[in-house]
Amino acid sequence: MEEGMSGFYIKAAGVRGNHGGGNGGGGGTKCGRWNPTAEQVKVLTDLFRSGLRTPSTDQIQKISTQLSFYGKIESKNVFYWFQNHKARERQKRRKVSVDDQTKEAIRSEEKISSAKHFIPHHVVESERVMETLQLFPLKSFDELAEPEKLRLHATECRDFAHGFGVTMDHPTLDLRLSFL
Amino acid sequence: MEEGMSGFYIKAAGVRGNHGGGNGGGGGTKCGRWNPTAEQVKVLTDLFRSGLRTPSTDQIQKISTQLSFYGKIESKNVFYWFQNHKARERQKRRKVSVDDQTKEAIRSEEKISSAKHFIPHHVVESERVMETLQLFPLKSFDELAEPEKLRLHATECRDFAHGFGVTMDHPTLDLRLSFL
DNA sequence: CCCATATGAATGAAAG
DNA sequence: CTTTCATTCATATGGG
Repeated sequence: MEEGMSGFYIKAAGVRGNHGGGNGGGGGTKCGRWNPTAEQVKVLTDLFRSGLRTPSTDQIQKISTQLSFYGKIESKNVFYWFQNHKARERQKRRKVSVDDQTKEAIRSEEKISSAKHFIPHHVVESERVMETLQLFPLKSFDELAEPEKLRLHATECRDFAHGFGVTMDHPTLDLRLSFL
Repeated sequence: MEEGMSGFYIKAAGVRGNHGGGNGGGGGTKCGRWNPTAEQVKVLTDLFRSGLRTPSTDQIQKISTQLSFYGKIESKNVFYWFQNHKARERQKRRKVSVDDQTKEAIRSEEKISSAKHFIPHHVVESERVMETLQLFPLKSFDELAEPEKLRLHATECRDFAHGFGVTMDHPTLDLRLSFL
């Protein structure tokens, strides 16, 4: 895929009650969130239609600058717009593809054949990790990078961590870094 | 926006969007992805603020164990949290500076007035709380009236003049990718 | 006034 | 580490 640097920033205001942003060229919309004008949406849509899907930081800046003429806008708005637009288009499309797959999947076991790769460095998440890894000594556990050690795909939803009656006194939120 | 406002909707996994992958409505525990509790986020944020950016496997384990008291959590969650937090902190800052320039650039040619570089460490995290905390590194964080939701609804609301009387000969929406 | 929907914003997870 | 994907939260807006 094209290399597109993106990134967003979030600039917390901290305090609200700050409005007055002129969305839409002088409106009085609240500053809670960006409210694109018709013109802005048109340009963005046009760009999207032209094939732009993941604008680089540089492009985002330019677009933002241009669109700022029509009203208040920030880089992150452009970034988010493309992210959402792309994601939602795909999302919609995905819903559609479920039609014939559903019928098929439910009745047959085909669903399980989702080409599950038997990755060597499977890794688990904590205690029993060692055991598994020892069977695949590609590297010693200590040498693996975090992601490799910790990566785990299908996480099971067991509430195992704290369900066993540990009579420990509640941390009282006071432990903090004491355990490090 | 509602940071200090009423209620806390907590994480309340809701009963929706529960991807039923593999199991037909079995179980009541939602387990799509980790949904950190306010306490967990608080601790993690505290650790991050204290300077921890890339915890070692060992530390991840410890942190995970401690946080498990507040709710289900796995090591990888902690790992990802730090990765994302660090990355976003960086991107955020990068964009912010760019955004500032953008406004200026609109009217000025290309005022590359350098700006904030080498920002110490006082990241623009989010809330005004940061300032206070900085004065007390590693101490007193529990005093904060932490809102249940730690969502930093950023979006600063400063409104800069948009109606700068430029001869409104609107771009006619004809710019398109010409500026890219 | 409440509900349904569209979409901006955020972030966990993961790929590169 | 950087960039992208998927899912979710929250809010603006229009209809009933």
